[in-house]
Amino acid sequence: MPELPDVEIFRRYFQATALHQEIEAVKDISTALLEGISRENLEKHLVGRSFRSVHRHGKYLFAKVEAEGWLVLHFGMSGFLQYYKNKEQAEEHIRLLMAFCNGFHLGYVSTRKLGRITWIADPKRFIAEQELGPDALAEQFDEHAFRSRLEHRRGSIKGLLMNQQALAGIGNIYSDEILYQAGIHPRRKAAELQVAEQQQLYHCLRTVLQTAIDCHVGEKGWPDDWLLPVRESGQACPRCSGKIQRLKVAGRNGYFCENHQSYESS
DNA sequence: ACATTGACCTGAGAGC
DNA sequence: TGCTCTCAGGTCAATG
Repeated sequence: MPELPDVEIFRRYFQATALHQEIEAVKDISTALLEGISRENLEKHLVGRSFRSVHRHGKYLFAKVEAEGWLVLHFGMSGFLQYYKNKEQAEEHIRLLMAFCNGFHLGYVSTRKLGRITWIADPKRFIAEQELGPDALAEQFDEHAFRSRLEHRRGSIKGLLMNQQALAGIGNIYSDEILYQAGIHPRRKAAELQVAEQQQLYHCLRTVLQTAIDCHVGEKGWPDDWLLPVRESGQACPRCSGKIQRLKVAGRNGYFCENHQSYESS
């Protein structure tokens, strides 16, 4: 689930539900996911306090706790948040549970335990230490900034889009969608794209991510002419007469249209 | 410096 | 039904 659009939705969900409420208790902390902090210390930081704001950078969520520091959540492959009242409603595999004084709970769910939970003093410093690139939807991340990231790269464009140090937020499925809409083959070399292709790619990157967020908010699915609804081998391309194919790129299975994303591109 | 591979976890679905 | 195999929207350490 969690690439930039998903995490942005989690951020809004957190903001709409869990701010400004005193935390009565913290439970079910999975130590396997904790990094740089003990269960006891995390509890101490949270209990009796409340969240003041929530921010996002790439796939990371930062929740500010009054006068204390920041809870950092990363969702791995299978993470999400659940705000609920009654115990019977609780999802399985909650790895961090915060019980508020109003009787509600916020659960951080992660079936596969590939996410992480940490505690930091300053998000800016954390982002620098992790060497994360600019958030893919940040205002400062303009076309020029994007194009400069493509220089001196030896790998594929799909690999670059998924590289969190080059730019933060895009993963396997949204990189497929962006390349699909830009008409660029996932194995093209990042450094060899034509200027017009770079511009087109930047445009698609921004609109795909923003549109995906808007679709989530409207509780609509992805648009019909996107790749994602038919992202499967042998499916008909929604935009041309081609067929969807699977291809291993940068260690992941990617999908593309053999016809309008040919390797010899425009 | 950069890119690729396998390992880390758990569960779902396909095929027999 | 139950077994085995493959795959899953991520990242890190080890390797090329």
